[in-house]
Amino acid sequence: MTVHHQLAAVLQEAVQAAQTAGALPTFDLPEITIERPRDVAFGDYASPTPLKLARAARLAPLKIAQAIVDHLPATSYIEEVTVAPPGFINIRLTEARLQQVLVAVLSEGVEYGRIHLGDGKKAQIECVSANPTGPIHIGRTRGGVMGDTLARAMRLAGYDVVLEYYYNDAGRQITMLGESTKIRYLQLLGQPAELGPDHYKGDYIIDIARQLYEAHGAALEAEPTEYFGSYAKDKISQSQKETLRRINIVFDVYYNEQSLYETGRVWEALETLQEKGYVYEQDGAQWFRTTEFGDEKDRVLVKKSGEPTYRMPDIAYHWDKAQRGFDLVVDIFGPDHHATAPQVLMGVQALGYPTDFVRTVLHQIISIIRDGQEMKMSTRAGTFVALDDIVDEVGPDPIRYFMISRSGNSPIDFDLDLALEKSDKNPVYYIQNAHVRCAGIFRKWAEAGGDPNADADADLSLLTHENELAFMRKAMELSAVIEQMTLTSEPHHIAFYAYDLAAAFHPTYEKCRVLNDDVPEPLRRARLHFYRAAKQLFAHVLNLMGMSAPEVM
RNA sequence: GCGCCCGUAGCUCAAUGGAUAGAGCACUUGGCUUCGAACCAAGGGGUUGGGAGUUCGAAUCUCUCCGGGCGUACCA
Repeated sequence: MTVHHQLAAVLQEAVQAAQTAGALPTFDLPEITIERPRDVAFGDYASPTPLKLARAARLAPLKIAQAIVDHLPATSYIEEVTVAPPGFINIRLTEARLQQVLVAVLSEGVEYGRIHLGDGKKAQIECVSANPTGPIHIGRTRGGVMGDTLARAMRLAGYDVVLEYYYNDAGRQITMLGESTKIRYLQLLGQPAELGPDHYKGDYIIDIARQLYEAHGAALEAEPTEYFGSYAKDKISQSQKETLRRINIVFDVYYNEQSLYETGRVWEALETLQEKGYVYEQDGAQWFRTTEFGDEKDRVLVKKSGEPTYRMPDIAYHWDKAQRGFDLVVDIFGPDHHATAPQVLMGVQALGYPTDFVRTVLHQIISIIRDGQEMKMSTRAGTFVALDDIVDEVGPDPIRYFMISRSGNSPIDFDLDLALEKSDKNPVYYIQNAHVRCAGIFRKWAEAGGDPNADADADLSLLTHENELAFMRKAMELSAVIEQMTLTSEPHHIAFYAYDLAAAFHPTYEKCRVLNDDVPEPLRRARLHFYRAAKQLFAHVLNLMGMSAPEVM
């Protein structure tokens, strides 16, 4: 149980005790909120609950607060409880309780911060979902990092999470891909073939064509475009997976759109919508009555050519998600899907399913800044920035960090020069350096012939420096951060937490030395334990962000 | 035009409806004979775009106006 919930339970008990004793009138108890006070001078935790109760109790908030405090049950871990205007209850924990967090961090390891919000629940997170027609570009990367980071947090929150990638390996796009590849292949054979306006112009197509040429020479000349499309699709899909793995994203499921056709799900969905009266024909196309769900106009499901629009399989896919029994589905979409996401849910609703199990997380655009200049990106013009190139340039860690360094609602300018900068301007190094500094202590200790287990039975009650205590308070917050990420589906909180944790660490490192001669032996052993826990916690938090925890930099 | 997002310190951004709105960068000043100065300490900086409303309490919720970003296909 987290400290938050522990304290909330204690306060609830106190309110009820006060009511029983007649110190407070009877009323329905709202949820008790526990928060971190603005200023540590107030205490470690605070509750504005008396303010919320004022109306129901028809008493002054300060009187309510005092009544609650008067009826608090005895606990071993609360040092002091005070009442502060306009009606706060401030709680200070004992130093022993704070020090205990170091023990928890070390004994629980990668389990530290676990909560049980999602125990027994299945969740799916869909992100990236780029089609296998070209390399992963940086725009898609943001959703991928958000999704993967969220998956890590939600797993620690107890959810059984499936990280899923949906891709279209059928239809016109693959036809175009096949034609593009074949044209490039024929060009390698010296034949007069030219790309049309709808073909893919990227150099990666030439590379694929060259592979075919080197393996088969001119023998493929008579093969249909399907052959080339299928080959290119597999190659590109494979390289997309490898690219994502470079930034520590590995999907559990690659769900292909083609399977929705093969199983007949797409047409089944269409027929069901038709049966329910949500479809009509006009101008040779099949229209979905989305206006019945508040859309500004109806949308086409099947073009007059007989081909479904992307909307149709999207609806069938989400129909499938509904039937797969997820308690929660998180769809992470970039700005290009802002308009279409609601239409998919209208489809799910029309098919007779609730839509509240789906949470759509939208994020804004990302721009790449190099030499102070924005690199303009356009998928259509083929001028995109490939994730692979950025990984080559700055490595995975800055990418992981900067992609979640802002709320999804905020556009990101990803400054390549800053990402590489090894200075105090770069938060990535600020955080990782905390781990490095811890590692340095133990390296130095070992070099000096120190006992590796010197801190095994250390007396943690010696750790009373204000900076040490501040770090412990921050360390205690991890579970609250995991909870917040899970409840809001906002991954950026961990990035801010990691930074705050480092900001609590560095002053401690400056002031609370370990190996200096003037540090008494018992304190040295306690501090070794402190830094052992700090090192473990930074490794854990960095791992939750999919980043490395270097021993040296 | 319509829809979504945003507007908070000079800049980039935080802030479950709660206390004196916080960080980083930039700027000023100071700090290494021992664990990484890729760090620390101190300082100035704000009518949270304007206005109205709801509330004991609003950066946060509602309305309105102003300003910016993105999207508005029988593309995905």
